[in-house]
Amino acid sequence: MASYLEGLNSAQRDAVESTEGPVLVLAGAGTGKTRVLTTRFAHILLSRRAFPNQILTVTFTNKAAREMRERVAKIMGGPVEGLWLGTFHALCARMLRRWAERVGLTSSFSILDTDDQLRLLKQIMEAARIDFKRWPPNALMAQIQRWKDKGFMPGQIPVAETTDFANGRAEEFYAAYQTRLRQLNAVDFGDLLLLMVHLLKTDQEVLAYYHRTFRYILVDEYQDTNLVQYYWLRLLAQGHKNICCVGDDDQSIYSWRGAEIENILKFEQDFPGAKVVRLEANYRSTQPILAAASHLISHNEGRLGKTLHPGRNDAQGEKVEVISLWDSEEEARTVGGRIESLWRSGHSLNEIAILVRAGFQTRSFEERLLTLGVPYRIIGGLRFYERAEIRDAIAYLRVLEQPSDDLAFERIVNTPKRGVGDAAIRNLHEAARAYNMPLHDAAAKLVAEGGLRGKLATTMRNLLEQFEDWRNILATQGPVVALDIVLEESGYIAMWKADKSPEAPGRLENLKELSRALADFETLQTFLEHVALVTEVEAQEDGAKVSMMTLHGAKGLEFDTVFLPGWEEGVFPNQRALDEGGNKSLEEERRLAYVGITRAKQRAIILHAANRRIYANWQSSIPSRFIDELPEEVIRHSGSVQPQGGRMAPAATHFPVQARRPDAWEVQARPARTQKIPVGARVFHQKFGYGRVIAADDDRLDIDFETSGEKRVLDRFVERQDG
DNA sequence: TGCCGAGCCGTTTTT
DNA sequence: CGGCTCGGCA
Repeated sequence: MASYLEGLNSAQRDAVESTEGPVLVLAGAGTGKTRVLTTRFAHILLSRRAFPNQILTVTFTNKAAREMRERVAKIMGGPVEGLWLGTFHALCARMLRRWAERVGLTSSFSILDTDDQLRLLKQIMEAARIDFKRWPPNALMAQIQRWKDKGFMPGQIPVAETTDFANGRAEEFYAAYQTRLRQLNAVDFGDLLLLMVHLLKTDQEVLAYYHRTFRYILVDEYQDTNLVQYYWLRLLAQGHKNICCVGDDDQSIYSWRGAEIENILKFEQDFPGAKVVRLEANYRSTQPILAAASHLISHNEGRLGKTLHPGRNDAQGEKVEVISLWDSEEEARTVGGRIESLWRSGHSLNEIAILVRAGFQTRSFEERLLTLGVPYRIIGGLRFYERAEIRDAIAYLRVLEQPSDDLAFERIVNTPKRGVGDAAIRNLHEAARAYNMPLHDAAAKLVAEGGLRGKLATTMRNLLEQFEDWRNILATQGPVVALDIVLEESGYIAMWKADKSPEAPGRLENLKELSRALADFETLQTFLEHVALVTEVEAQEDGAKVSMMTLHGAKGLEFDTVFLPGWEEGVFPNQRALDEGGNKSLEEERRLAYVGITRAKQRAIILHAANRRIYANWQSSIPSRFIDELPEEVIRHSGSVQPQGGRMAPAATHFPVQARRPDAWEVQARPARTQKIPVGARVFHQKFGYGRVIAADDDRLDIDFETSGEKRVLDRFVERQDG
């Protein structure tokens, strides 16, 4: 047996060696998914089935792509050249540059970030005199993205997928947005996939080219694919059908951004004759942790069904703890105390994580760890290339590289402040439209022809001259020097130096970091491509720290000890998710819980508090139904309060029944209701649960309850949940 | 044009 | 409570 196959269990080996035809590898948490994927890749190469450039390997994140690349290099004994290994978006960008003119672009098209996208859409909606209050642009942006996720181009949207946004004008704006993108020689993220699918569908030459190119396709995290990604894969795999998708339906947690869990559930229908391999031996966690996770996730319907079992024989271990506490402050103190004692007894802080449902929950832990002097890091939040100062700096570079980049030009023309205000920019836009040229050129023309008045003319002339100078520097001395000079001479550095807000020094530091990052690239163009497709710079780690992040952010990671606070109805499962998506969302929340528990290698500690401060006021809450769904025999309970209400009660009663005992439960009494409950309000009723008011008649309300349908009730029995 | 204050709203996130 | 947007005013 080849050496790289040694140490694989029989299911893993099967997944590696089944190279021909469609294969679905259902890989439960911690079952060696990445190892299988990389070994399979190596196996195809080493058994001479294909050359490196004939294997297409797709991941979701750049991080995953990087890891794969490193692990493949390790098995192969050195870096492998000519790989088609990357994210869906990076691979599509690479393909699209080759065929750009077939979709109305040139190969140097730019990829817009979300800021640019929104700005563009706003301009279109503004021109149509849409009231942004009533019809928020970002809602339409989201809608357009959903359409793109599903593979719809303007004019192809089925009736069932239309929206009444702006009285049915959404599709018209979508079309205008696309037209404008093409004018700018730009695409957004969704276009990378959408346009490639369009090309593969309509252009036989392109399709045949890639059928010849790729003999094997490997896909990671298949449960996270959306429809357009699925179409792309299906088109590419159509010829040889050697497609291997690895994923876990129980870890599908991104439906809200277009992922279709159906893709993985339907794999066997989509790819007839598919072989399914299940990886169920978990090498990560102790037996109680696996038992807890398995039992919890078994409450979901419509699973492909896997059962994790310990793959190690030393998998005995501590029970999963459930700690019931009085309030969120006690929760923070408890977690802080536990971490402190783990730390004292020699545990590495790198092996400890606090995983929360939503970002705001990290704050109380931050404060606590700060006072205890325990180092921590927050993972997630604003990314490097999303910071305003980084985007500004990059916009300067974009204008140098491509003067026709209107969005970049607009971004920095008045940053730092030069006195080019809204009115001036509007005029520029008009001139650009009239002359049919980019803003930059229109500005030059206006300056040359004396079309600008007094101060503005001088400002604009100076700026355009500076652009020319900087372009010369870029050409002669390279991007790093150019960036430094641009930031200095434009006054951008001075702007932040003059800023006395506490963030300003950090921003200047970030700009230096950007300069360092830029130095790693040969040309400005490759750097800009990188920036568009990669959101994060590799953070250099200094010292051991507790990790804090959302459950979403924790997928794929593992820690010895995992704290899971805030397991309360409304927080987790999240109320908004429940309101919007009903049972489907509940199942996704449950998968999130499953992801959370399975991050733990040795210890999982679940916490809930009876009272929690959310924004300004205190709210009482009952334990999450997910706590009820853990198997009693692997759980150890403790805490300062008895778990209230929901524990062991049937699911239908999972509502804050204790909410009407304010003296016992509310640290701060809420003001008595003084006004009537209006139509449209979200309400809670002791017996019928949550619902929305559809009509009001004096003290009677008609309410559409989520679980029990329409009912007429007296208003004093309901409690308003919003407003 | 630019600053400041009132008002509003409040998951999850990659590319 | 806190961050962000928008509108009014200097």
